[in-house]
Amino acid sequence: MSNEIVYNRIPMLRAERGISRKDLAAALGVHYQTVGYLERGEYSPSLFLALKIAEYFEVPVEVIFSLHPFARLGSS
Amino acid sequence: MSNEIVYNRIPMLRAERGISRKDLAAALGVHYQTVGYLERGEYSPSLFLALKIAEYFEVPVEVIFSLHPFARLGSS
DNA sequence: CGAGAATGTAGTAGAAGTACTACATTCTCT
DNA sequence: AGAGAATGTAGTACTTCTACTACATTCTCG
Repeated sequence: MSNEIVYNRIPMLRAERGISRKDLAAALGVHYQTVGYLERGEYSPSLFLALKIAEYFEVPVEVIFSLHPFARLGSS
Repeated sequence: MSNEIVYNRIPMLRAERGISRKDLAAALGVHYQTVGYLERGEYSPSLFLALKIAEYFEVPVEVIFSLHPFARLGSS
């Protein structure tokens, strides 16, 4: 039962940094399609990868991943 | 490549609360042996389960899980 | 328009995580 | 000593995650 939904903010953080999936994937040491799968929510990362992502973006895991939907930032 | 080591403090937190693996497993909605595997480090949990564990213990994920070894609390 | 980069979709294959069962071992506690 | 709880070990089966390849689509910029 690890198939439950985990929401993530990877696209937002990546956009903030202005880096491509390919570059992020390279920095994380994973395949670039893996980042695509994560961003599209096709599955959630392993804990190992989640920790690496949080480490890369220099934020706590909870800032990127959550069991509950994130509040929208822009509501215009 | 999610086979890398993730250190965890589940045994310590569980001991602090004085609950058994069985009870923790029940609270998390997983098999009690799964908790055993995690505590023994046979594998690390999915992100989903890690978030549930952090939620259960009411601490950030980083308090329980880390890519790097935790400092020992008692060094006597 | 044309080229290259970024992203989306689809498929196979293998590694890792979880469930479950059964039994052994250790630990309390009376 | 004996009972019951907690924990460790072993094994099978299934799901999820990751790698990888290939190709389609969209975007950007000359």
